Amino acid sequence: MSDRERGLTLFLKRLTTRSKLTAEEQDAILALPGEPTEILANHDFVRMGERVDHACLVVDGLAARFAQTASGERQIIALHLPGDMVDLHSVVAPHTSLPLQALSRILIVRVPHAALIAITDQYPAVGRAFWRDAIVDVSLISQSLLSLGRRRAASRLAHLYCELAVRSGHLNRNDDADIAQSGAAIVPEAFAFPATQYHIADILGLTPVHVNRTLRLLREAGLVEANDGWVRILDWKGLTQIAEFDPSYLQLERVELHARARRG
Amino acid sequence: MSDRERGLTLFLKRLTTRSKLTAEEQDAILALPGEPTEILANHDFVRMGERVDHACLVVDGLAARFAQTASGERQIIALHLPGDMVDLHSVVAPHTSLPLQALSRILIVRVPHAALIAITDQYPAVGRAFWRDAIVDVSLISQSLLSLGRRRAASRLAHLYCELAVRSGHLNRNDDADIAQSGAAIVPEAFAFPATQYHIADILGLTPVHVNRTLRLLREAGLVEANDGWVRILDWKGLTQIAEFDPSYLQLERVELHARARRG
DNA sequence: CGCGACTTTGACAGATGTCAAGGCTTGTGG
DNA sequence: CCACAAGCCTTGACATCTGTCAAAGTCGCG
Repeated sequence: MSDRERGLTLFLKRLTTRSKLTAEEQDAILALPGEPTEILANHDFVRMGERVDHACLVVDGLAARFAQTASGERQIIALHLPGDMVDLHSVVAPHTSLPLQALSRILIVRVPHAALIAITDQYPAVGRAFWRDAIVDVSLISQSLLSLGRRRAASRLAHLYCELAVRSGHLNRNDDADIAQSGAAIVPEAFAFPATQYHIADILGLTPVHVNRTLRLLREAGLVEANDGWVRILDWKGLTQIAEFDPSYLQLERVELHARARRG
Repeated sequence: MSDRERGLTLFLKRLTTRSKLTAEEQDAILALPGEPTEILANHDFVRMGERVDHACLVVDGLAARFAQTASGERQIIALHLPGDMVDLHSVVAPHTSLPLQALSRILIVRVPHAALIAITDQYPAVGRAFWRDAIVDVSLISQSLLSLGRRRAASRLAHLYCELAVRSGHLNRNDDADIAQSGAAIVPEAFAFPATQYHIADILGLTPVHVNRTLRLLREAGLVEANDGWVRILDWKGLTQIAEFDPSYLQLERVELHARARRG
């Protein structure tokens, strides 16, 4: 399977989690054109003010959108995992107002705007699926705002790990049937998160030093371990309690349904 | 002029700031149906999880979208001034994930989803204008995230006032020609902001006590005065410096152009 | 007049930032 | 194979910012 196909498959999986699409619509998405590109860690791949004619789909690695104050302090606005179409909105607002950077070495596929416009023109349901997806992104950002405004460091960090666990766990499972059969945990014990403590500081609005202290706190409480680009969750319940984590904002209703079904 | 017409006129003004619309498209927007409703201060008008069949257009007063932690702490995610269509996205995601509340007594117009779908079906340019507008909302939220993550209290508060000054100043002027002729300041000396210090605390991720202290700081520095629901800007330059305010994220290009023209 | 909502202030506590230093890994070049 | 540098992680001591608690002041309104 080519990198392009792999990326589009992940993207399609993400879309169909929240929107119903016919086989024809799904095929059209998988047939989208796009050029794979590799980006080194800590390199911008869309710059401030740049005019783009394509949207970027993350296939491998970790990407981020960020903002900066005039004095150069950085705040990461959104994290993008494999399967995320990072700047779908550039179709309608081609002048980027927030730059995009690779946090680890990443692989992206650049999908031309023209193709995205064409597919939404032909299949309105695909357009609505795109829109719905964009709304989820806003929902994630809103939760970050809640975290930065109203949670302490430990709670912020725990919440970040909870969100990532669900987001990547959701992505890694093969399909719904698999889960229903195996009863495998939706939340994985461990997931890849190739960010440095500097990156985490930029996500949480903290300093790297304090991220380090907070990380130690969670580790010593036996909740979570993080090293070498991986996060291992040792006590999911404890972690969600500190985080006050409620996954409903991720709008993964179908997954929720399955979870309920297994319980019942 | 009816309340409905007044609201739609403000909404149209907002849209045409960023998108070109033909006379026919503009007329279609002004002809949108909608039922005016008055909401008392501190009352929710869209509740968590509620399924809605209309979008809310703010005509008068101040509204906010907010999020809450499990322990009940509140964070305001977005402020909505007159002319804002608050939950356009509900068209595609009718289950509200973030409640809406009136901060002051407000007047809204409820526009049925059906009418919004119809107008975007008939006029694709209107649909793109809606989309572009939604992107600006995300841009505002992103700046809030930057503020909460990377600015101190004084800077946050100053930034809030700067943003509101531009947003309401932009709205209050009659039209571009007026400004070009009169050379009136785009930033008004004073603007209405009927929020209590408790509300401001919920916006900035601070406590009401600290908002009060910070407000005094700005007042004693001769930058800004706030009381009785009004904000008076005494030193715009000083305020923007403390805030590190750069209005480009508001994406008011046309206003920018005029400003440049007057300078040149 | 008294109540309620909001604002203002002070004293103190707790959380986070700042500064500085050292340790650990990894890759590079001699 | 070793020396070294660069990037990242870890830690301690201290400074600063913001939160907490408590009380009093102001204002409009019934």
